[in-house]
Amino acid sequence: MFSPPYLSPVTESSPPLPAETPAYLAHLNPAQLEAATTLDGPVLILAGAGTGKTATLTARLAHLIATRRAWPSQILAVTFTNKAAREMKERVAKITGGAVDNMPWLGTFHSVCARMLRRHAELVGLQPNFTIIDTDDQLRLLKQLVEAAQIDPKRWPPRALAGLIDQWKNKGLTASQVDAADAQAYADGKGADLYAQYQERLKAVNACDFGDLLLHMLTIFKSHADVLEQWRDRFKYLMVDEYQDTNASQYEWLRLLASPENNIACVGDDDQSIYSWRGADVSNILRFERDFPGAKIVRLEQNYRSTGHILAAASGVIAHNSGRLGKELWTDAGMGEKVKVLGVWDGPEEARRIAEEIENHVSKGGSLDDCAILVRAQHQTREFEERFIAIGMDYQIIGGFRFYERAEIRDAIAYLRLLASPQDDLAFDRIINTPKRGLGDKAVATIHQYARAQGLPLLMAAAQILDTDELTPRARNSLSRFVGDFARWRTLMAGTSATPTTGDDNRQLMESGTKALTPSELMQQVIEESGYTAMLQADKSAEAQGRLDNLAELARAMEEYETLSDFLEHVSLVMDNDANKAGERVTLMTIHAAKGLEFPLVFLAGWEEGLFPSQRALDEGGNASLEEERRLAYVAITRARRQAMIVHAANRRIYGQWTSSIPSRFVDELPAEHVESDQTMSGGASLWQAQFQPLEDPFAHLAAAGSNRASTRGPGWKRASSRFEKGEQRIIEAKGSAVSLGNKGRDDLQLGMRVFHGKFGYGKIEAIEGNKLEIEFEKAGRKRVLDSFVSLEG
DNA sequence: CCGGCCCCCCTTTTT
DNA sequence: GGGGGGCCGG
Repeated sequence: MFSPPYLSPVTESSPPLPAETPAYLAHLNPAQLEAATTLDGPVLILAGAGTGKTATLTARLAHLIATRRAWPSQILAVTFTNKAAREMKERVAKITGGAVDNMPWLGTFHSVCARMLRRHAELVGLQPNFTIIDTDDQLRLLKQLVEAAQIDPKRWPPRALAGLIDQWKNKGLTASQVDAADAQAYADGKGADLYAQYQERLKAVNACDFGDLLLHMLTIFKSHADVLEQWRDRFKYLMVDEYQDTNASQYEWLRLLASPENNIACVGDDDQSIYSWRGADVSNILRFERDFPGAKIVRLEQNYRSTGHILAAASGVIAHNSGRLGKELWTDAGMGEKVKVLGVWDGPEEARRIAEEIENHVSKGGSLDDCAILVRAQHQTREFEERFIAIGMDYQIIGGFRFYERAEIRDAIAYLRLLASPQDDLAFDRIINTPKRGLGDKAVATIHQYARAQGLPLLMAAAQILDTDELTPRARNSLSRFVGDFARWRTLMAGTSATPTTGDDNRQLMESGTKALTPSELMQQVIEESGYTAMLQADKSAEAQGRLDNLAELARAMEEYETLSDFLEHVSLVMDNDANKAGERVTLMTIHAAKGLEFPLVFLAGWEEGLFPSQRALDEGGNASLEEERRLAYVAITRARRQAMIVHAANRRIYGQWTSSIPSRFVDELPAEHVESDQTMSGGASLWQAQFQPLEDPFAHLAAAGSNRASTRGPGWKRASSRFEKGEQRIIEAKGSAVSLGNKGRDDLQLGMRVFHGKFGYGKIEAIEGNKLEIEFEKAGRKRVLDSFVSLEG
C-alpha cells in the first residue's frame, strides 16, 4: 500500500560511484566524505560544533538519491527542530535540483510520528483527525482531573503531574506500565491512575499530546507486527540528527524501524547534549557501538566556524566534564580575537554595555544581523528589550512567546478546532465564555454535568440542554446563539470538517463551486461573528491593538493552507515565529534555542552562579546537571564565529528583589591564555568580587537566599496542607446520584412520580420525552429539565 | 456574573 | 516584576 512495486530501490550489491566526483561531494573533507558515502549498516557520525554536520548530512542524502539506493520517499530523516528539518529540506532540494519532490519523511520526530499516526489512529482508539494539544491544554485538562479526584492542587500542582506524565512518556511507559514506586511521586501514588484517566479523557476528545505522538506509534509497532513491517519495508535508510538528544522512546522507535538491516546513520555530539530534562539520554550515543554491532564511527573534528581562541576557550570549559566520547576540535582559521570577559555592576549595565558593543560594531560597518545575545533563561531577555527599545535598536526574540502561544491566537484556534472537531471539549472550555457572553462557572458546570452523565461532548450537551429550563433564560439565549453560530459556521466549511481530507479533496470541492470559505476567510468570519474582534476593539488597554494585529497576521499565515486540518496540524507542530525578517536586527534567545546556529558576534550574558549554572538545576540534578550546564556553556561559546563576549553582573533583580551574585564557575574554567578580561569596567563585578571573596564565605548569601526561600515556602505549604487535611468540602457533585447511561431516558421514571431537582425543588413528572422531562414544580412552576438532574427521593 | 483588589508563588531549558 | 487564583462588592 505504501510502496508501489515500481518504486522498489535498485538492489545491485554495490552501486558504482560515478567516475567523476559529483558536485555535492566535491567540497567535503575526508572525514565528511566518509560519513557521506558510507551508506550501508549503522554509522555514528560524531560531529563537533561547527564541523559541517549539515553539509555532510545533506551530501549523504543527495548521495543516497543520486546513486539510486533509495527514492526520497524511502528515506526517513528525523531532526529535533523544525528549523533543522526545514534547512535540510531546502539544501536537499537545491542539491538535487529541486526536481525531487521534497522528502516526505524528513521532519521532526513529532511531525513524522503525527503523519504516521494519522494512518493508524484507530489502533489506539483515536480518529484520524485527532487534534494535537499543547502544554496549555494539557495543563487545563490535568487540573480538571486533579480537582475531580479531590486532590489539593496547591499541594500537588497539576504542573508537576504534567511533568511526570511527560517523563513517563519519554521513557516509553504507558499508564499501566508505570510502576507503583514511580506513581508514588504524585499525590501518594495516585499518579499512575491520573495518567490513565488523562489518557481516557484525551481519547474521549479525540486528542493526543506531544508525547503521545511517539508513544502511540511505539505501542502500535509493538502490538501490530504487520504495521511495523509496512514501515520497515518502506524505509530503506534512516538518518537521525542530534542523536544525543534522543530519549528512550525515540530510541526504541528508531531501533524497531531500523532493524534488521540497520541502515541507520546517526549524527550527534555528546558534548552538546542539553536536553536531559526533556528525557534525552546521552547514553544512547555513548553506547551506539554496542547497540548496533559493526557500527562505523566517523569523527568530524575540523571546525569551520570559529577562530582558534574561541575554540580553545570552549574546549577548555568542556574539558572539565567527565565521561565524554572525546573529540579534539581544530581549525586552520587562525587564532582571531580572544574571548572577552566583562564584569559589570548590574543587569541594566549589562544591557547597556552589550548594546554599546553592538553599536560599535555597526559604526564600523557591521550589521545587526551579525550579533546575537544568548541567555540561560527566557526572562533575561527583558532587560535587553527595555534597553533596545530605549535606544531604538532593532531586535528579535527567538523562542519566548511563540506566536501561536499567545492567548488571542489560541482562542481563535480553539474556535477553529471546535469547528473542525465538535468533540474537542478542551477547545469548548476555552472559548465558551470568551468573549464574555454571560456563560459563567455555573452555566458551564451544568453543561459539564450533563455531558458527563450522558457521555456526550460538551458542544452536543450544550445543544441538547437548550431545549430545557436547566439554564436561566439569559444563559440559554446566549448559549443558543453560541451553538447556532457553530452550526452555521460548519455549513460554511462544507465537508472539509470532521472527516480528514487531503488537500486534493478540498481543492476539488472548492473548485466545484461550493460556498466553502478558505480557512483564512472562515477564521476571520468566526472572530468577527463571535464578538471576539468587538471585544478587543472595546478593550482600551495597550495590548489590545497588538492582539488585533496578531489575529490579522494569523489570517495571513492561514492563507497558505487549503484545509482547516492542514492548518491545524501545522499550528500544533510546525509553526514557529521566524516570520518577519524585515530589516537587520539583533537576535536575542536562549542558549537552547541557539543550538545549531552561528553568529559572527556572540554576547553571552548572565554568567553568574545561580543563574548559569542554574541553581535549580544544581539542586535537583547534582553533578550530572552541572555537567549539562557546562555543555550548555560549551554550546554557547561555540556559536561564535569571530568574537565571543561573556558578561557577568554583580547585582541582579530576581523576582523583583535585588540579589548579588558572584561570577559563574565557568568563567574561571576558561583557559586564561585565550581570554581577555575587560579592565575598563565601570565598577564591575570582578573588582567587587576581589574585595568580597576574601570574606569568610562567598556563598553565604546564596545559602541565605536559599534558606529564606525554604522558610517562606514552609509555612505556606503547611497552611495549604492543613487546610487540605481539614477537608475542604469542595463538593464536586454532592447532589443525588443520577447517573444515567446512554442517550435514552432513564427507565426508573414514570409519569406522575414525585422527584427532586437541585435547582427547582420538588415536582411531579408531567411528560417524558427521551431523556427530557416536563415537570410541574411545587414552587418553580412548569419546567423542562433533563432526567439526569433529578432524583427520586429528596 | 463580572470586575477589581489582594496575596501567593514563581521561572531553566522545548517538540 | 508579573501572572493566577481567591475573595468581595456592585
